[in-house]
Amino acid sequence: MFIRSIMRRDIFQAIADPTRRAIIALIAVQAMTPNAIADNFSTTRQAVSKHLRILTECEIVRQVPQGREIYYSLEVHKMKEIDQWLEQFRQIWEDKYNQLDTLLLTLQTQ
Amino acid sequence: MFIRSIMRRDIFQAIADPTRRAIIALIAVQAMTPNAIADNFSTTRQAVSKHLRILTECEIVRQVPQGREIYYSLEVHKMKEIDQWLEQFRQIWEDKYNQLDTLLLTLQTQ
DNA sequence: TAAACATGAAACTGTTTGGTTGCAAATATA
DNA sequence: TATATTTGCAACCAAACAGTTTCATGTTTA
Repeated sequence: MFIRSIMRRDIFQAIADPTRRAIIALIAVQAMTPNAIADNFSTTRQAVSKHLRILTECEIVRQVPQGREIYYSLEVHKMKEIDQWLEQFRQIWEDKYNQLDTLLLTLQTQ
Repeated sequence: MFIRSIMRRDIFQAIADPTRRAIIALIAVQAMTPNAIADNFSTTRQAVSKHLRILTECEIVRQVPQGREIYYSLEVHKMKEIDQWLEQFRQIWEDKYNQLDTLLLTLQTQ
């Protein structure tokens, strides 16, 4: 049986896919339409559309309809959530004492 | 046909799973054995073992056999890869001019 | 040496994922 | 108004994933 039956749709899931990471990098520079985005990949426009839907659900991108086109832009502040998660490790990798070896510390304690 | 037939096993895939993120956070503090790690979760020891295998393949964790036990510790420097990927966005979210709106810039250009 | 313990691997199961094709709705243009 | 364009959605498919149970291997310890 599957315990995790709820759909996992967070920022970490969003950036797990390489195509989605590329899309994020693309629209970070400037807002783009789905067609324009799809031109940069070898997959179909519909596949890109599905990626955009996931990114929208995660609130990483924002839609702005402009006539029959829809401009997608990046909600940059969402990227900060990853940064915040990294914070706990940043302390460790910048701390020379801990960097010496978490493992040695563990073994010595025993 | 499936284009991505190769197994995707990078740092982004590794941190996509919430259990794996929890494992990473656990052993960041101090090295632990699979049993000790599994005690912190409601899943089976074997499931945790599979997660540890994935983390090992991504070279995020290091194994140090100690008798019949195996201590797993975090390769903190691997976390920096995420940090490096974030770098391109950090510029944007810290730049007030761009923060004003990538979208507006796009629309004005047209 | 025999029993207990720690661990990984193999086989299997159901869900999610990323992709495809086809279609419907809405907007722009001839 | 008829046609082309832009887009999202539904249905379907194969691969990957997260989990389980069972088992084999190696290491302590009684």
